[in-house]
Amino acid sequence: MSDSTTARRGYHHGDLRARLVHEGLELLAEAGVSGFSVAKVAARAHVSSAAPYRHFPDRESLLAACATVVVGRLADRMAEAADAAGDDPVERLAATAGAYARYVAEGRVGMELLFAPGFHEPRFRDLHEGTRKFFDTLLPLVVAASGSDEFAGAMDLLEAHVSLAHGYATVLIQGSYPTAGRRPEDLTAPATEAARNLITGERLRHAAPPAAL
Amino acid sequence: MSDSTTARRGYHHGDLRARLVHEGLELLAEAGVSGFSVAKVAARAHVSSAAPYRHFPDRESLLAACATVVVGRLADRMAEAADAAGDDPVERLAATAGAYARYVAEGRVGMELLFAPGFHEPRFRDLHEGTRKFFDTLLPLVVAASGSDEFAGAMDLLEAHVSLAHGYATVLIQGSYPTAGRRPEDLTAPATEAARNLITGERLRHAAPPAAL
DNA sequence: GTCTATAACTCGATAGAC
DNA sequence: GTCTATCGAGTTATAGAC
Repeated sequence: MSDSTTARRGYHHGDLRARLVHEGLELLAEAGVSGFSVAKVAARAHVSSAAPYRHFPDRESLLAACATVVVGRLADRMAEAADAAGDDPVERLAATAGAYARYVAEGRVGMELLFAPGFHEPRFRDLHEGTRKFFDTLLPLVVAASGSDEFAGAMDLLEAHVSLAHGYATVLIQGSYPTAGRRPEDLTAPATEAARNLITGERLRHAAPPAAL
Repeated sequence: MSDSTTARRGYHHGDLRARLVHEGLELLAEAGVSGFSVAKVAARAHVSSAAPYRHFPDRESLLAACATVVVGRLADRMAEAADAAGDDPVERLAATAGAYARYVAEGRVGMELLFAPGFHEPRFRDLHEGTRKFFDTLLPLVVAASGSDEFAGAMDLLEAHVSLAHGYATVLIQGSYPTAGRRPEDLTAPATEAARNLITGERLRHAAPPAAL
């Protein structure tokens, strides 16, 4: 209920739940999913290791709450990037790949968290709705950019597009040889260009044979 | 030294080291890197949890030995796929994406293991050589398929190509919504086609302006 | 609603018997 | 070269005081 930015009561927070999600996101950005633990999040928030269990029944619920924030921001970033890219459907979709790669490289979490096994349970309804929003943002852009009239063709492009964007992010994250040390923002342009090439190639293949060249 | 298939001495193996690597690969295929542990590998091989430490100084060394096998097979599979694809440089490179995606989807390990932090140490020289073989296989195919005359252009295509292939595999592995339940071999064709589209788009962009259309 | 304390477990790694 | 036994650390999660 306290909407003031500064908590009123010393070290205890007015909204520990939100604080835990915030710290959880930062921990994920530093250590990834495998380095995530309830105890570490609690320590970051300067509370005991038992405190989180008053707000989340188990580890998975805290992780799902973090994932819900991630997927929402991801959808927002992609929508913003598409809008900033102008009117060309190819450019609009390509820009989402750049935004996705950058965000995932920054936060170290992407789809592997959104679709982790066990996250489809009904108790994670917020996450489910966030995932839906994610695809609702992406699907119209894919359909507009696809060179195929058939829905299946658009789905193939969606899959390829997401795979490419996620691949760019994970290759960077995992500290591989060639890309080691690159900053997340330096991933935007290459991922966008690769997506542009992918979309262009797909359109070319599905283009009507007598299309103007 | 015993080259007979059936071990001579009851439950104890003639070559526990090889057995541990074998079981390690199977564990990785089932549980991924995060589910990998020395204790589990030992249990799978029906030896005590201390036994592996007679053959590997630590967990990372066992993991690196598994990674070495993975990267070698990966290079072989990609080379085979390229050869089976014929003479067209685009088709040859595209085929490697299909082979990569399928193999990683089957074994649940790819570059995230090959380039994991700490694996560049001199003690993992076998792995380092395997990684080199991996890129030695891929690089000529990329150069041949690239539409760019400059080396930097080929490197960009290499990065995009690997990202796409790895993305396809990881999206499947992580049990995401749309692709859940698909079999690894059903990943070959879509990944190959996506790579073909990516390469085609890249060539189109780098094609000399007065190129014949 | 947060604390201390702890149970029950898995992990990596080592010591010493055989 | 494999065993049993164990240490110390880290984890999820719960019980009960305040």
